[in-house]
Amino acid sequence: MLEFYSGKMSDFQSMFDYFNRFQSLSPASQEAIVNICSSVKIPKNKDLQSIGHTCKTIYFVQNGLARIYYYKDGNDITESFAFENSLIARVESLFTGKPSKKGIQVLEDAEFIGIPSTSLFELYDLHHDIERLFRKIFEAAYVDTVNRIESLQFHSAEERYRSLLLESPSILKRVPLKHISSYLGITQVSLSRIRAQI
Amino acid sequence: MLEFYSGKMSDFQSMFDYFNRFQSLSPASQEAIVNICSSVKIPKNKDLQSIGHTCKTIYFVQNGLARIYYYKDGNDITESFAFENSLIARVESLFTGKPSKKGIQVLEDAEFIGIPSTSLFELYDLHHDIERLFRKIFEAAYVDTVNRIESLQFHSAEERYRSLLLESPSILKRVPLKHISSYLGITQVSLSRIRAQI
DNA sequence: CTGATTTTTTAACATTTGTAAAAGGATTGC
DNA sequence: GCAATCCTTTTACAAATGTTAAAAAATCAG
Repeated sequence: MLEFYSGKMSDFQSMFDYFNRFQSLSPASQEAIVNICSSVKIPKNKDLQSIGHTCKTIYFVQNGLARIYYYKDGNDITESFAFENSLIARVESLFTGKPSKKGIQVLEDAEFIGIPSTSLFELYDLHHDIERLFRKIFEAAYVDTVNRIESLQFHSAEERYRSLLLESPSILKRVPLKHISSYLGITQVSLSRIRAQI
Repeated sequence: MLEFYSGKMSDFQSMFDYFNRFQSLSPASQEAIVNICSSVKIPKNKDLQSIGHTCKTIYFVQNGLARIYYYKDGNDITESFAFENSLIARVESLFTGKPSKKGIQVLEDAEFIGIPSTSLFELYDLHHDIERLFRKIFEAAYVDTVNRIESLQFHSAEERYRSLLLESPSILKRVPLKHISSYLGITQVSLSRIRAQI
């Protein structure tokens, strides 16, 4: 049993390192999380979660890269990216229980740890530190989102592009520009013009 | 003591009604919250919280109306509005502990219930249901913010204006258009043009 | 390697939004 | 009530971004 879990724990070490930055967990809580998690490998360009289904799993990106996307008037819009060592979930579905009109697509061959939300929320009753951990994680995500509103509300497209490059210098090498442009709230053509100016 | 708290409870009834929509609270937890809260009355146009200070209080709006604002290149930008029976706080400061570059201004004579965040966070250790309540409140606020990003990312200014009127039909009577325009991410002039077309 | 496909850029033109200034309305304080 | 101030609209012009189409560049599959 020890070996079994120590094996799993080493698979999941990067996730627990990430968790520990928010909230330390008791060994029992860590074990409880390990017991509900599973690994998922998805190749490039495949969907990890498809549009129309209700979000029932939170994923930790072990390596690779994914995006949340949806269609607006037939156009493919990227809502957000998730690089390795971060969480990804369609929260507007996760927290409302309604089907999501968004999907998660893998942009580089990727490995995820899937955390089933129903099981996780049950653990909240048994392990206070797990509820606290995810409270803090989503508070931080909330703050990021508020800051992004500010960016979309009153920064020019060029300012937003420059900021993105500062935040994620590797993004140009890893993500097609068409996804970057919709993430910034502009067209591909417009982004191409901005890049030509710089 | 009973009378004292029942008096306070009736003052705070609207807030607990609001809380109960997210999570029911034990009597002990309700009393604990009442004990840290205080009432604040602020007249129109005054600041409830000023720019530059760290957010240490979450407010419940009992009546009246307020907005979170900041300056970008000397222009006054409205980040959000809070009507009666809702919470308002500068979360990017509340959750990071950093000074906020945003302020809270009262747009109609208003009464607030102030919940000091340090005391509240201490209650999280004593009353699990209080932590759970605020977890759920901020999860819901997070979902609203994600939806607002979608609106800013790919709805036209006219679409955003029409949506706002649907969500808050009374807003035109209660909020100057200059604040509505910056909330929508456009100039006053642009909003005026959109209104002229309709 | 090569043809097919996808991605990115460029061009021309249309539309939206911003900027600055002025005028008209509404509100406020004395 | 009146002057002062603030809010909203209008106008004219400038700048940014969208739309469509086509060409160029990069990537992919066999």
